[in-house]
Amino acid sequence: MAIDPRSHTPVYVQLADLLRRRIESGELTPGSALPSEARLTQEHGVGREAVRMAIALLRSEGLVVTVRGHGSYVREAPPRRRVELAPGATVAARMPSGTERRAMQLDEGVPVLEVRGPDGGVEVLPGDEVELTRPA
Amino acid sequence: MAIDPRSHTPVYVQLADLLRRRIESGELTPGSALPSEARLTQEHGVGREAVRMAIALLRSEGLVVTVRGHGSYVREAPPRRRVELAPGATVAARMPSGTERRAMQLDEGVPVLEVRGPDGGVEVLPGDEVELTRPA
DNA sequence: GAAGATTTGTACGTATGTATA
DNA sequence: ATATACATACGTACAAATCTT
Repeated sequence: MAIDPRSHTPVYVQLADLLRRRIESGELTPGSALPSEARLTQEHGVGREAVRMAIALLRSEGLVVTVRGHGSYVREAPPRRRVELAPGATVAARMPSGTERRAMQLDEGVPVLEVRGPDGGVEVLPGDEVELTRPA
Repeated sequence: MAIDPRSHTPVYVQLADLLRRRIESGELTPGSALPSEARLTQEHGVGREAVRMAIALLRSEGLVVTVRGHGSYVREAPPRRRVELAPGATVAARMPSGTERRAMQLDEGVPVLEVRGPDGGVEVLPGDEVELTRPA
């Protein structure tokens, strides 16, 4: 399926859909490199901005990470460690601020879990490394 | 504080920092409009792309929503309803796919909570409307 | 270390499309 | 219909990071 510039769906969304399918089908496995911007530009006959917006879209979904000067890669999700939610605690999900993201070394498109303990203390956990549990 | 094009921090990050401060200081309250792209371009002496990247950054943090043809606004976070996490359940946070985002009418920069019940059933909840609790 | 090639990042300009008021 | 505002998409140029030679 080629990209149709006259479609009502934007070129960059079409390209992102193409790449997402290649990721989810397993053709592009976690850790493997996406084609460079130049290749995607040539092979699909679109401008660089469309290519970059497509990759940015996948990054914001947490599917891809990009390393400057190197390339974009299918994101390897770390294993999740189980964390028990204390009795009386509450948890909310939100996106980290830029400083939080850098401090916690979170990839783009990765939320945080904000846990409020019954004592009022707040703990911010990386959303891709943690799975909260309530024991049976 | 004006924007310095020769700084090592990108122009669009500087502009995003300026706007974020105006939001977090309360000068720009939830629901109020940000200046238009044209105004920000003129008033800060930067290109339109820098303005758009700054706003996109704030959107990805869930601080701002943009309505096409209308403008960008400080995001009004909905009140969170408390949802009890069932015994034996686990919960993870992640970003929604594009289709999920549209189906659940989530703003950009809003994650989802994926709850796995002890029976294996999976439930996906809007991350900005829900607060999971474990009763004391 | 130095040099060069590759790749992504930033930034600007321009043009056109589309949604809203 | 007009005006405003954001969205898409092309182009160009240079900066900065990474890797290889």
